[in-house]
Amino acid sequence: MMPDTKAAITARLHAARMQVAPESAQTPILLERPKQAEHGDLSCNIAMQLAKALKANPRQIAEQIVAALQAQTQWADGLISAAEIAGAGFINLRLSIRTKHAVITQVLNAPADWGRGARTQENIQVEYVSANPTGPLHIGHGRGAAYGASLANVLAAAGATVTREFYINDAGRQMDILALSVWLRYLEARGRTVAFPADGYRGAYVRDIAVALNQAHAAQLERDDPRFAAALQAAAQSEQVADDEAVRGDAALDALIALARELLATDWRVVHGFALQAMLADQQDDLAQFGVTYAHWFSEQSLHDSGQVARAVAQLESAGHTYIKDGALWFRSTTFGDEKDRVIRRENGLLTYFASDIAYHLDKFSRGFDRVINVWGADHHGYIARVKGALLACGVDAQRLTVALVQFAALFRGGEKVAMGKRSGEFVTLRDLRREVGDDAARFFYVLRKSDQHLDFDLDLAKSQSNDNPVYYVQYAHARVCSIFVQAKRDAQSLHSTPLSPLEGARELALMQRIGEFPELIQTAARELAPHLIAFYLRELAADFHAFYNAERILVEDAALSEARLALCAATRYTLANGLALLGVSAPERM
RNA sequence: GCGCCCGUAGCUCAGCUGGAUAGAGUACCUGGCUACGAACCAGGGGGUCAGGAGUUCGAAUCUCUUCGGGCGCGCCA
Repeated sequence: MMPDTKAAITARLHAARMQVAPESAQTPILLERPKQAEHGDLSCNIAMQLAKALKANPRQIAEQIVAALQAQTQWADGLISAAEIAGAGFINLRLSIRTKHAVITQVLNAPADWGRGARTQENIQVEYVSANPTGPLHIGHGRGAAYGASLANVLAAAGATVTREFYINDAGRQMDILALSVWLRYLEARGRTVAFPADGYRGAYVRDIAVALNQAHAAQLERDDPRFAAALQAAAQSEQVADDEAVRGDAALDALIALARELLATDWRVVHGFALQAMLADQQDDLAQFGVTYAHWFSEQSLHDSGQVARAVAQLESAGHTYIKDGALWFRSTTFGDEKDRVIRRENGLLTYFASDIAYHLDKFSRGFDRVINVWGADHHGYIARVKGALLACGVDAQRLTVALVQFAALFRGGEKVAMGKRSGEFVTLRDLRREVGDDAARFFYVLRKSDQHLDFDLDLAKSQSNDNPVYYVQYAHARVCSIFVQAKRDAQSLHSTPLSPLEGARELALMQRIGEFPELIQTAARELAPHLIAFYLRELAADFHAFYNAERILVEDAALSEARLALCAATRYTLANGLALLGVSAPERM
């Protein structure tokens, strides 16, 4: 249903209701599409909503509303062809065929804009993926990338101004661990024997970076120091531990990092920067090939360099929301609904990741966004309260921040769950997945389920039966339409003034109705932050087209009928293409 | 233990601010190409919406509770 059509009908129902029950003006008029086709094109439950307040039989109320509706002067304009009362008191409306045809004309008059909402004043930032630059992106990041990019597209199509951003965690301890790991592999590449720390990054990509580092700097980064071997032994022997013993394992690694920084002096920045740039380039390349792009790549380190982190901490301190305990500086986040207070400056004087995240979010809102959406992995849900608390403490309305949690993607191979761990290097990368199932299939597959639903990614199925992926079903519909126009030697854009009256078959009407739902669907998907609705819609649209295609021949002798059907095909094509574009999936003309 | 998310067909999942007979894909069964692309279509079987209670004209949807699963609960990020 085109939004303006629906709005017009809603207004008429409202007017009719005001005649019957003027005191019920507050009860909203809701129109929905019935599941059963015999229930008409639109259904309204207002009579049942009013039954209790009016102390009357809902069917009687419905009869009065319908009578008032039919008495309206606009009734004669033919927008609605019938109004019936059914069931417990539903008012079922049938649209005139001319109303249904109007949607085709609307699509063909402005194909590129079809589905897009009117521009709103809303300025939204969407931040997604923001993976640590300490390893290649894995399939969990892929889900965040597909979801975030599609969501940003949907929000923009709904009318908002959208800015896409990636936050680079280039300042923390994890990055130091990567730099250390690269340096150790570099030493190995230069023929030294090193005991590798238990918690270092062990992936093969670390060796690749180290080899490149060796080629670029040769012996420049080698160091000799008796303390180094001892520290290395200590870190290597501190086994990977969990929970309460984690701190002890951390200490050995931190000592090793500190020593490496001391020995390398200014060359530490060389190693660190080299590793960072290598990983960043890898991630950027990976995402770009996946069709996931950004307006900004925002560096965490830049917040430290500019003094914003220090200022954010000072702001919290001066507002009286901090205290010192055990030598650390704590933010009293419990005041703002968090379950416990949080450290923002450690006993050793270093600021926590949370401290820079406060500065980052303050920076976001200082840039004038009305709304900020963070796409996070579901394991970060416990982090939301403290960030919102910090915003509140700094006088920012935390309602303007929405965190969209994306559940994990669990990987299955041979019917068994694949263990994933960055440190061990045992994980399937996004790059591997893309190569094996293709970018289109991966993008579509990722958004084919609700974001808060766990995703069981069956690798064998995705690889061996990729032809069964629903993306091909939708793309095939698009290719089929294109093929018709090649056959007809016609241009889809030449049909915008074609008379549509010959279109009256059930399949044709169903397809038109589906096409007409597209604009409202985009609004819903934007409101619910649910790009999966687009994917499901496209499958249904493709199904309606395939059904129509199999039932009716398009290129027939009757020129008027043929032209009208071509116009319907053209509208289908543009809707498919625009929908696929929202998901970052290509719309091939041939397959 | 506390908090968040989830539980719908054999499997993977939809179900919009509560609506009429709970849907799709897949798998299984039966049909359809001398017709614009069969990567398609038409039809069939398959359900205690995890269990229970409540709210109301009406509950898969909202509330409470039990059971089951995932994640989080560090001066890591």
